[in-house]
Amino acid sequence: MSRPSDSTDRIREKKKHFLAREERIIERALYLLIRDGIDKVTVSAISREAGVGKGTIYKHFLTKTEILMRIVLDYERSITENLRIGIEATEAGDPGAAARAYFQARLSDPGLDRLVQQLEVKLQGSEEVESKLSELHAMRRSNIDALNSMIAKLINKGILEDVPPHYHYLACWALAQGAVEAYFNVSYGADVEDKDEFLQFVANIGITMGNRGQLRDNKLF
Amino acid sequence: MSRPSDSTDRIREKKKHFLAREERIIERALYLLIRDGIDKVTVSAISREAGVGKGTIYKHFLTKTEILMRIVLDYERSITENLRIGIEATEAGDPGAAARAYFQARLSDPGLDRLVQQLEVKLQGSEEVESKLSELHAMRRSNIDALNSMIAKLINKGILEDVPPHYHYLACWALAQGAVEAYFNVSYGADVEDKDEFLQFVANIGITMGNRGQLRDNKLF
Amino acid sequence: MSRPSDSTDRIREKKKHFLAREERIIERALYLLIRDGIDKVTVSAISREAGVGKGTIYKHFLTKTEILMRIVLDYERSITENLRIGIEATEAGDPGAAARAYFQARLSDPGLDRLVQQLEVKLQGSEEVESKLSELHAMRRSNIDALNSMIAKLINKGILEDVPPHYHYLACWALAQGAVEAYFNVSYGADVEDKDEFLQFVANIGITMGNRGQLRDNKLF
Amino acid sequence: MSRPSDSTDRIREKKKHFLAREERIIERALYLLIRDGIDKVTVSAISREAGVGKGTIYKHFLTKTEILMRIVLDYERSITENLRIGIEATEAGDPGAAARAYFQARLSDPGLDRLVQQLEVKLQGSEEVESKLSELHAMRRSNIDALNSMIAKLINKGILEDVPPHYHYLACWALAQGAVEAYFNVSYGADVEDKDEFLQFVANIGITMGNRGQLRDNKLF
DNA sequence: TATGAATGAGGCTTCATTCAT
DNA sequence: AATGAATGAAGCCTCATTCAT
Repeated sequence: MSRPSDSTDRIREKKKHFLAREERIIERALYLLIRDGIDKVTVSAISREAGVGKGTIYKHFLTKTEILMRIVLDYERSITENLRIGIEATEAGDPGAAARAYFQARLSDPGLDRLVQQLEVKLQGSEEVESKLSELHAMRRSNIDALNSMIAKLINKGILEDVPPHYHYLACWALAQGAVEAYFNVSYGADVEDKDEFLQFVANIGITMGNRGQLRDNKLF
Repeated sequence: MSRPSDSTDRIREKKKHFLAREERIIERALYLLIRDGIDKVTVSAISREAGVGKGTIYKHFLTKTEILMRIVLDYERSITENLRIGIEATEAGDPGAAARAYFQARLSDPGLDRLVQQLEVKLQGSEEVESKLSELHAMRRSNIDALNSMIAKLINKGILEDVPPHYHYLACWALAQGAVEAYFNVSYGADVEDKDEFLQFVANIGITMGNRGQLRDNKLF
Repeated sequence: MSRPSDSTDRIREKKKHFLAREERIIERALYLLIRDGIDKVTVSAISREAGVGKGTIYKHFLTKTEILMRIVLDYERSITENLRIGIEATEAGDPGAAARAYFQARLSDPGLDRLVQQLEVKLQGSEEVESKLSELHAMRRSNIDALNSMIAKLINKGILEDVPPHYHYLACWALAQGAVEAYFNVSYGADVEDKDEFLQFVANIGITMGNRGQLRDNKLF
Repeated sequence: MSRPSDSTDRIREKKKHFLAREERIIERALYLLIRDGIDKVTVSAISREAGVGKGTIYKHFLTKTEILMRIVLDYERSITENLRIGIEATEAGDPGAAARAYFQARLSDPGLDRLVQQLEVKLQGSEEVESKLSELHAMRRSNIDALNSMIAKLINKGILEDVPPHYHYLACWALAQGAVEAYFNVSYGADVEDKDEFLQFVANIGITMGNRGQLRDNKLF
């Protein structure tokens, strides 16, 4: 007979395998979504690409929407984590750190960022992932609180313009959002040869906009 | 016997009625698209909302995609016209006019602007409206040419920073794009009470970003 | 005031014009049906090709099916007339005349003949033209009676094989039917360079099959 | 642990079941097509008749047209196989064997034969089954080659009339084609009581037409 | 009287989801 | 536990026919 730890190990092993497969599904879904566009990717295609059966997908996710939601959440978590570190650095005395971290995080993989933008639009109001959407919004509210507090201090120090604090981070968000789309826009993006240089330019604007002039020429990447 | 102009009048009358109906279809489609989201709007729903039969829709548009394309083109034309006037004013000596006109045009109906953003993503690469897409891109290239020329002059005059000219208009485009999304984003937009004031803030950033400091405090609206 | 004959003339004139237009509709429909195939021809297309409004078509024909039925009937009448003359000639002493006349009539415009074959299949069992179908069948029964009587005599004279009389004309019908299809069949027709010579060959078989050898080498065309 | 052959067996089992279902769909489609006519049969009706969901149909066939094409190809293969055997018998010294086999094959199920005739007309030029149509034509070209060679020998031996070889098989094809239609023609077929006897009569004509008199009275069925 | 814009039933097809093996 | 065949709701589009002008 086997020691009790044997079956425990077995279970742990299985769980690991299960999670690894879930990651793989997400990762292949991501690949297809970025490559083919949201509307073109079917559950069948994902299962084929991930090398698992279609039924298996539904062992991991209740609906297709959940897969998409998961991608959005994963991404938001990553952004949040980067932002958190940036905010800490700002609190520790480097005023531009938060903005820098934020743009860095969002512009380093523009394709993914854009996909998530689109997914979020699609998922808005989807009742079947209501709770996940709440989670997303909660995460953001938490970011917002930290940002508001941080920005208030910077305004107090006279570093940032004295407008409602959320104007500052919303403007950053908007600029990042738009930069990513510009990056991929067929009409406008065509003649941008060094796209990454453009993103750098935008990031610089983002980092310095709203402040009173002292913070120019931060290198982002 | 009837005057020759009689039948001509009749035909003209009919044409007018036909075009009016086409406008109505577009207008009701627009309403639904903004209200329910692109994916939720069916041709049936549009016909119901417009108070016409499903078949009638297809007398006016070859496919559903053409309806969407039409919305995008109409909007782009309107933006282009506003921009053109702004560029003329800039050439006539008011440096911020073009940017102001552009932001004014795009931010005055953020719901529509956002819809068109989404539609453009959806239509990208759609073969059935290839020619219409070309038309769109041609319109933009023409805008781009005018902008490049205008911006080059402003750089020469030392008003704008000396970076590749397209950086300037791309940054504007990106900021407008992002501002509109921020406006509607459930997480971030929630606590913006005076949303229009926020758009004004963003527009000001847009108008002044990239220039060397002289042009602050342009009122947009 | 006008003489009474005036309005009568007017009416007669109108009737003539009406009938002429009806002929035109049929003729253009025929053109399209042969050119594009039965399934591809819409009422719209016919009205366009005939240069009349769609509504006008429905002044002449109750349904689209009636147009098709009319084509079938017109054609059958023409065949019947030719056959009648042929039968008379046979009765007058030229044994092969009827068969010759029949093949001549059917093979002289194979495209039309084939179209009518297909139309008849399509119309079979169509309730909306039941009475017209009855008319068609009555016409044929009349032909059949004449043929049976004629063939019986030829059998009596020892010219035709002594099988049930209808075997003879059915075989002719079948051969004509099949020859027309062979004429157009993509696979088999391809390497028939002189198609009309082939039809002549078939006609000769038709004229002589079932008889006891005396009637070879009738020229058909 | 299971033997390796276990899963292999399972897969084989499934494949068999899948193919059996495909056969069933074809068979029920055939039933409806013959019963109701090509134009009246919808994919919905087929799925209902076959006792499967509409979606299942599309697991087996890419489009409705492919179902029809499949029926045509299956039939053509069967005819070809019969003809091949007949040709071999002819080469082995029985001159009428090929014609006999051909008529036998085509006239033994006239309803099916007629359906396939009609289907072929409908499918002609259909781009979505272009490759399948090529296959069909290739099959026929191969038959034609064999027939030409066979007929040339029979002409050399003085058994068949010395006309271009394809006249012989085209005439056979035409006669079979027409006989089948005669069989079903409402007007002409009505008073044929023993239809099969009629087919026998036609077959005899087919087998002997074009030859020089030696081969009468071949029993077909 | 002639017209053609309007209609909507009905056809084909897709794909998220289920469930028997 | 994993699979993928089966399902059918729902979407897009066509075209014969009607009817107001």
